[in-house]
Amino acid sequence: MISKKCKYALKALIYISKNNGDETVLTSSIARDENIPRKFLESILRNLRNNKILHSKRGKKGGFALLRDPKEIYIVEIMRIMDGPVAMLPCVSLNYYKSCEECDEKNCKIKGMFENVRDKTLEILGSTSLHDLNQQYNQKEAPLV
Amino acid sequence: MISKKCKYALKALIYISKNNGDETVLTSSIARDENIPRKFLESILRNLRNNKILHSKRGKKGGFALLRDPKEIYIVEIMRIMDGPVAMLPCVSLNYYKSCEECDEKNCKIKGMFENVRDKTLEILGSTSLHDLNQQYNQKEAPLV
DNA sequence: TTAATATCCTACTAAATAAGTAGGATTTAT
DNA sequence: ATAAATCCTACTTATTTAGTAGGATATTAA
Repeated sequence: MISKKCKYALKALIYISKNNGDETVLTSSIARDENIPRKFLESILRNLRNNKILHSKRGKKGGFALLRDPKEIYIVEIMRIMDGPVAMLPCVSLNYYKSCEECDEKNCKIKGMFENVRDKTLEILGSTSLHDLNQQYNQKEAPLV
Repeated sequence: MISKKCKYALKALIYISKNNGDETVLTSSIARDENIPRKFLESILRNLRNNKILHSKRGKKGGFALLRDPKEIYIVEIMRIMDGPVAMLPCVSLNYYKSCEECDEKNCKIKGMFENVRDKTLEILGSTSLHDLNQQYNQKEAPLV
């Protein structure tokens, strides 16, 4: 399961992508339209800004906007920022590798299967962009990445 | 990430599958060989017994054994018993469905992608058995189930 | 220059989950 | 009878999740 924080982040970014081009988007608009607690959302958006996904403008007429083209922001990047590893085992994570300590990694019987799960998952999350999710989402039979 | 409890369960079941046919397997042997805290493992194995994966024999010469052929025990079943849903969103879970409450499910922009992830994940976890993991694990290009 | 409106920041809290531990009760083989 | 197992309940400790509270700071516009 992804955390609610991560789900809120995805919903907020999709919302911002949709309204992009014009101006910045207000936290309060997103909170209202997507049913996300405002203060909680604030900290999520600030986190995304710290991670170079968003830029922000303070004060009246302030708000948030994407730093990049929504076609080039992939879901996996957001998920890693919000929840950390995508993999199901620490020893199989590409971006947050940790040994399992209690087990002998060379002879681990479950590692291979979870590498396989990771790869299939990343094929999807690593090739789907914010722009894709604002279109009618269609499963790609052979993902580009 | 799966929980350590779940990882321990998988390791223990693989261990039991390997030694199956002969007699029951002791909690203490598994704990020793797989570096799992014994008391914690006890509760895991009892849980698996309550869920009809194992049967147990009490007293001297007791222990645990599989109730079914290891070729017919799929990893997904164990993961659901130990950790609950496999899906990344409650509203996308096949076995633990829950609405997301704050969002309008019909118009949810992220649901489709996570259904896709779920399906790819289940293709693997639902077609890999304990027996498979005791062999050299090889990625199946076109899973049977 | 002042008021309104945003984001920014730190700290706190409450509930749930994870990862066990403790201490025996019960059952079975020898 | 005794040793060796599983069985059972309750407790603990740490971490994570999902927020809330209360302002400080910056910006725009009247």
